[in-house]
Amino acid sequence: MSNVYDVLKERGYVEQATHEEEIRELLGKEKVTFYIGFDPTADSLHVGHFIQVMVMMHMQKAGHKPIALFGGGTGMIGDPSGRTDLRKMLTQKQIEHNVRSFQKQISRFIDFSEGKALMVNNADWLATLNYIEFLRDIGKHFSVNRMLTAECFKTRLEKGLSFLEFNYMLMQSYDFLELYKRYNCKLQLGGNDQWSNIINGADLVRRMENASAFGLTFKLLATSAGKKMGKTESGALWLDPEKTSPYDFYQYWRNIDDPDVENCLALLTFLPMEEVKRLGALKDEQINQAKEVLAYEVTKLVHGEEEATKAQQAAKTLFGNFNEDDASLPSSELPESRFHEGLDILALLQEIGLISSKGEGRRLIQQGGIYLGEQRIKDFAQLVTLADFTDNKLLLRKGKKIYHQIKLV
RNA sequence: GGAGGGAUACCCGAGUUGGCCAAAGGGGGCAGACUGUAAAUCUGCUGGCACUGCCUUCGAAGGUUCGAAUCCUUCUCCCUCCA
Repeated sequence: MSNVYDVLKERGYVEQATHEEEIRELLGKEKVTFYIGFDPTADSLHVGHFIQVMVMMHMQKAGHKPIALFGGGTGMIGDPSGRTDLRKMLTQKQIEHNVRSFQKQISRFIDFSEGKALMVNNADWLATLNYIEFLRDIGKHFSVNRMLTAECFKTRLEKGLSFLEFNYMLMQSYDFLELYKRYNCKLQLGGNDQWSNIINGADLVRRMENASAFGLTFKLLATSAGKKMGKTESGALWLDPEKTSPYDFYQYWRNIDDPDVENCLALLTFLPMEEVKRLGALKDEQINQAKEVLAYEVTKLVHGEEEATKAQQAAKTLFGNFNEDDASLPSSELPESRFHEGLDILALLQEIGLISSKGEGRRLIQQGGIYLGEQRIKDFAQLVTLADFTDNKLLLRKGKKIYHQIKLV
């Protein structure tokens, strides 16, 4: 009996709405076609996108029809929102490749069968636009004066903004219009950084079609301290297991700051809110339980139950008793012969990718950050020999949390 | 098109009377201590290597010089103002 709007609100997704009451009413009374746009800036979705996908899933569950719009066209321009510099220009080829990756990933979360949801690419209509026509039909509705006051251009007005990027807003607004015309799409959702783009799109539909169109934005994933979340040392937290392993993905959530646990549970899992609140209220050491649940649930959603279980097992054995070695740890297989004479520890660490240079390795060892099994290494000239192996296996550790297993073959 | 300003390591940002600069400071990151596989805090590290030395690096390419991030030339990109 619940209205999705209330659900989204309760779980803390909603940030701004163009017409709060009307949207709520609309979602309560009819099946609404809505869209969320994804610009193909990389070859995998990341957690930031995942929030949007979660919203899509909630909406689809509630009977509404999602359109996943891929920015094959807008990706050629680059959204300046909230950025301090020009995006790296991508080639058409890269963009197409990225779009395909996105499509593949998103079909795991949204049911696209039997027209329950759509995937579209705005290159379909943007790529063939006629400039003069576009300016006359669409451009005339945009006031530069007003655009200049938009929040999304603010930082860029200080640092510089090219006409190319300035156009982005028109493109995205036009997308909304096009989707309205093609699919009767009445609602655009997006991250809060998209607010300016979204209100202008809704506005354009209203003006040109004399129809009602709405926009709704969601909180960006951020820590309670306001910092962007979902970043790791290697960049974003990717949904592609090749780019961020399920184990690392799991560990990211397992190690989230205490104050962020409840928020993440609400946003990134489908656990009932009572449960979310109960877990979020746990204190001190207890809250580790909540983190485990969070990590498991999110990993399950993204990588499936099997991977989630493996990641959890791996984490538990490592941080519990370790010794277990059947877990899905990063591992390498090396021929036994290489250890007959003893293998230089630095070379070994570098080969398996635990360090990127020997200098880094020396530093780590000097500071006590490298372990062979449970033994801390003190000398960076140490040789690893067969004597260090147990059952043809050896567990290397960097710092507290990063493991790598060597198997002899 | 004209005039001026700028491009420094992952990011921001000092350094530009030529040597003492592998390059201040901050952020981020990594490691250590403390903990709860958290946060906060404190400490150390943060170009590469055959590491008391050598090599590569200060937008790109040349040049001047015993010696250049620093001076000159050309080029690329960015910003500001004028039109």
